[in-house]
Amino acid sequence: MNIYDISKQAGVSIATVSRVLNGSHNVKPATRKKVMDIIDQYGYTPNAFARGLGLDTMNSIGIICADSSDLYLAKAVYYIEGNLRKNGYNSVLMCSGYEHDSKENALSLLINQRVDAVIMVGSNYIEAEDENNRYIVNAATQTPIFLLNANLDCPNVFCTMCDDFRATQEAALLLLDSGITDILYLYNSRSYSGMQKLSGYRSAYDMREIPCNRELIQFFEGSREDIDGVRHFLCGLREQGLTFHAVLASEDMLAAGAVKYAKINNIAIPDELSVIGYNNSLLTVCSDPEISSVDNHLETLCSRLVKTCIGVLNGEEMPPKVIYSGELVRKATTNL
Amino acid sequence: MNIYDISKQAGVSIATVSRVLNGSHNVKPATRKKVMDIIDQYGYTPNAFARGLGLDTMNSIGIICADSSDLYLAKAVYYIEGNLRKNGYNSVLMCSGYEHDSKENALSLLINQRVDAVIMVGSNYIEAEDENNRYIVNAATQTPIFLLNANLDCPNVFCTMCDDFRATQEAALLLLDSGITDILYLYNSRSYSGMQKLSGYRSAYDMREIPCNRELIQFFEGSREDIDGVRHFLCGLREQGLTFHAVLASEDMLAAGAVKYAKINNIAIPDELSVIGYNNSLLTVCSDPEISSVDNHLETLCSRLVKTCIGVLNGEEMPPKVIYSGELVRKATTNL
DNA sequence: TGTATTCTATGAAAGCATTTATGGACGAGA
DNA sequence: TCTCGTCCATAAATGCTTTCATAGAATACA
Repeated sequence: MNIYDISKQAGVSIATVSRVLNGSHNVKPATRKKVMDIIDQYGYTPNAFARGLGLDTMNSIGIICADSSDLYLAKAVYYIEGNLRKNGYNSVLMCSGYEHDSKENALSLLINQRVDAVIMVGSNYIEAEDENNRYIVNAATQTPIFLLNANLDCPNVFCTMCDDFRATQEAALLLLDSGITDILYLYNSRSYSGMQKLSGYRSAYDMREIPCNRELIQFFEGSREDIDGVRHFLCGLREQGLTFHAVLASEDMLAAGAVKYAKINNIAIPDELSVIGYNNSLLTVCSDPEISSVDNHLETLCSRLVKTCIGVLNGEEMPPKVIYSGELVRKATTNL
Repeated sequence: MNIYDISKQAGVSIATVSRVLNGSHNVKPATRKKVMDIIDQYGYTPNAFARGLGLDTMNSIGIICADSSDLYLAKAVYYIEGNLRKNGYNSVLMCSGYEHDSKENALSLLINQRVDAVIMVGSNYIEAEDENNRYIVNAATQTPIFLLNANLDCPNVFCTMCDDFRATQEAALLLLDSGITDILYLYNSRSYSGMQKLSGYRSAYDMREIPCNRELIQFFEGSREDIDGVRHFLCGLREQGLTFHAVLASEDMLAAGAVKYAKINNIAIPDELSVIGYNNSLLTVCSDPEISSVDNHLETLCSRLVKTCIGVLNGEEMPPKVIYSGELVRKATTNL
């Protein structure tokens, strides 16, 4: 059953059927009804591929997510997909992993699929000049690209992010001002926002003119699910003689590890050790005590990102960067 | 740049270009090289929509996920997407919520998009006769449908699931045999697997010929992220005088709530209260003590589901039901 | 060696199901 | 009668796959 069959049944041309289908105004109500009746009767729906060919779009948008099983990124995908669908777009998801190669691969697959835009989530872009980001700069010449929590200065690339620098800085300042000067900074990603957070931490020390021990900045290599690994890691640091009275983590999962570390070593939280996580996820509530964590308003970020995306696709002028602020949600692992 | 341009440049017909592109054997090596060179030179890629129109497929598969921000379902989506992509298929994701209406809606959107198949995750189908499932039975006449952890007896619908009945039964038997006869069964979903788990719990009591107090079966209405809500809920039950020395939960998040409940009431785990969760997710490790939980091998389930899907699409005969078994992973909330 | 037969490589053309540009018919108002 | 606007049909364009037909090469056989 195609548009010809319908046109024949209705005694009109296929152009008229198309006009009815697409809500054109230049069609007499009586004709419209006649055609609609036939369409309903036969349960006809236009062929999406033919439509795509004619219009050069199938209203679908690619989402490249480094790891959609990650709590934070999964939520991002969830919000983005919902907003896109509300605007009539389909989401083609690819979970790429964190490596540049596989992202490049996913990107070219999506562009060959002729998606209208690509949204990237869980990125690690720092500068356009970075050779690693070349592929995205190139891709953007064909298809607009939207980054969540990343920053890339490049035409046709739009970034929506949280000011992780400031949020982390504020958290660190609160700790410093409460008298804790040995804050362990624990991170597990060298993504753009990862580096922003680290800078925020450092700048807090600078602002208060307190020297910051380099040993207090620690990168955790393990898996993003290995809470016990984090605990071991911290135990190791302690055995090496490193002392710290707070842990500021770039992710809740690291903070959860810190809480377990404290328990196993009988360190009182928050009196002997303060812990601050990031993302304010379910893990902060699951832990005991519940973890203070920076909330960066993911839902707002995603909804704004999609708004930008839709705007661009509609030919509107859109700001290349949108920055929101995050804030510390105080729970039981801090005395702030 | 289309196939005509390429054929002109290479001095062959478009049929030959198409044959080269699709790896047909009937083309002379020299011709193939000539064409490939031109293709490389101009960086030509075939138009996916036209290809879709010709082949009546764009190699994409719809995934309807009730809630991709749920820890378990997000992982399912992750595994499924990865396996699909390995087989050359794209994934079109829709997060539908748990209501039948919105699932029906998502399904019809995907079918209009002309996906080759639909995979549904986080379902709640019990019987084909159930009026609520009518839409899926109908949809299956057009497009094969694959369900994860659900059961629907219907042509063109294929189910891959864990034997949640047996896994829960075994967990309950272990508790009963260790002398705990007042096991609180806590669940938050009336999905197929939710009901299977409940039956498993009941059957364990039957097998040991121990009467099962109806009050011990409790449904938690709240959000899937509201661990504190679960804690309150359990506190309420306790205040009403209900006693129980174990909690068997249909999801880790409920078990995490149980752990928090025990702590706040100074109930020793596992000596005074055993807790068993389901899914063996990150939450079991984040909690303190770590929660014993049933692992239902999600990765295996997903990879098998995709294998079935690909088989069906290749016209192979595939079993309509595949059932795996789950098993209890013992951690610190049980003495088993 | 010549004829018949098969195989290989290729081109021409017919789909596939839409949208859209162009223009014609018709009626109304000036 | 001329002009304009409304409604609709015709035909072209979109870019690919695939079937069918065929020229020429290779093989078989007498």
